[in-house]
Amino acid sequence: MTAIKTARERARAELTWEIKQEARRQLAATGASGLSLRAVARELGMVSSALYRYFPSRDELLTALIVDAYAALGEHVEAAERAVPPTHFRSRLRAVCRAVRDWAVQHPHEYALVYGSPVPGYDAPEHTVEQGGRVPFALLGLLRDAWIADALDPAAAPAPTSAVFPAVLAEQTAVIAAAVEPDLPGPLIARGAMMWTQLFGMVSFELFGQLRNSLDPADAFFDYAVGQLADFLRLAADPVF
Amino acid sequence: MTAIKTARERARAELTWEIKQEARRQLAATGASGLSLRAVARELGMVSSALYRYFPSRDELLTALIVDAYAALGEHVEAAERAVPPTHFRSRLRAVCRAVRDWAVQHPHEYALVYGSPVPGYDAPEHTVEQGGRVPFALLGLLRDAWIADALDPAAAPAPTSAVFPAVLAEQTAVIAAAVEPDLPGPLIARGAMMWTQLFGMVSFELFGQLRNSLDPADAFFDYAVGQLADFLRLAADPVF
DNA sequence: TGTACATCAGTGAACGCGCGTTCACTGATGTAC
DNA sequence: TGTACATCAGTGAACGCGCGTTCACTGATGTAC
Repeated sequence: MTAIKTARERARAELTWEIKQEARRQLAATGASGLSLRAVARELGMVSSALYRYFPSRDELLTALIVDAYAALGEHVEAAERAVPPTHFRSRLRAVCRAVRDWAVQHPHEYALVYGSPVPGYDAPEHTVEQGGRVPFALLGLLRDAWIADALDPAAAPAPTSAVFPAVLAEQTAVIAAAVEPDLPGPLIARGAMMWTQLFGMVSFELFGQLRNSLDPADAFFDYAVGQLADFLRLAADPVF
Repeated sequence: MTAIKTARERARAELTWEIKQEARRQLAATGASGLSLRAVARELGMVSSALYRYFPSRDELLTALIVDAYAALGEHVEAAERAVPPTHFRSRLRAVCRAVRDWAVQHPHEYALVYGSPVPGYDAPEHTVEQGGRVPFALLGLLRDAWIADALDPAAAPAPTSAVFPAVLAEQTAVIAAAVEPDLPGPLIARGAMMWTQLFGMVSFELFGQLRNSLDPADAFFDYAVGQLADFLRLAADPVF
């Protein structure tokens, strides 16, 4: 109950961490569905049944890895955003997008674990969602701030020829808006969602090999695309100084 | 050598197809890395070693499934595009995008096989790429036709505040252009690639569960996004008649 | 058209392997008095 | 501060299972003369 942990508690925390660390290491070689408790235990010099003192089953270990991955990505993205003046909206967008990509490139197997095809027979419990929402939440926050600062020019106006905003989408975006800033216009949120899918679409294509033989070192494409996304949002230029 | 096949040849073709069909069925339950030759054989009432008369290894079977999936998706998309007047560029774009999504929704496990996280320890041989290029090729063809027909308004002009077109990207897009229409401007191709990543980003998020609790029945969002993509490309409206 | 030989499909046993999970156990660490 | 008991970590054997691939084989189908 005190902050000073007993030896047992410290050992437990450390080993829990080491098990996850070793499991992460093995994800690279085997993928999520090939992750083996026995192999993890072996590498740690333990007997396989000992792991059951730390995780009640293989699925629980997977869940922990998923939550950790979402949290690490969220952390990385939020830190990158914090390093930029909050009113420099284009820089913020760039920071967020690059942070997602950088983290993904540095942790490709954890990225695949959460954004790749779902592991068959494994259903991520609801509480993984909380951490999973951090990146879309960052994008939404950026949108909200830009909207409040009137840095969307002309604010959220739909592009010339686009169709009317469908009712179903209006409802869905209203629910999302309620969680951030109720007045945020639906079309703006829909565009935010497009940014979100665009961002992860690019990263996934890069990591999963779809860009091979075409845009493969994808740095230039990625940065250019992020600029285009800012234009697509009609985001005002950053203040100069 | 003649068109009339011997009984052996017919039996062989049929069984090859049945093996793949059963393997596809099992992908749903197990995912690519869990696909088991023994299980396939069992379900077909054969002994597992018999499969080796048809596929020299598990990886070869996987490769066949991947090539088939790419081909089926390509076929589906091209057919949908053919059903639309070629000069109705917005309709064509909509047809292509919807065809991708429809096929993916109807064949989620084959979609995951080719667009999900790569199967660890499996390297797709080069010849899978040929079929994999059909969708991006369709998008490029659409872009080329629209560009030649001067239906991009103003043709390929970069949006107001966007940065200069980076040299690396110019080289990469030039290589792509060379395969379709050498004069096609780089920025246009880059936007085409964004469309491409956006399209598959949305479909993957929908299928892999990232839209749960937000945009989940994604029909409205998807259609709206496709309209926005057409705007993003500054694609002229379809002729009315 | 008939026969001899070559090709091929499918069998069944075996090799060698790895897996998740349970369970009764030993010995160390922590806690209450 | 010391002792008695409870909690916990880790062991090692076992259960029951599935896997990909090889190999010598039998019997059917195809081909050349």
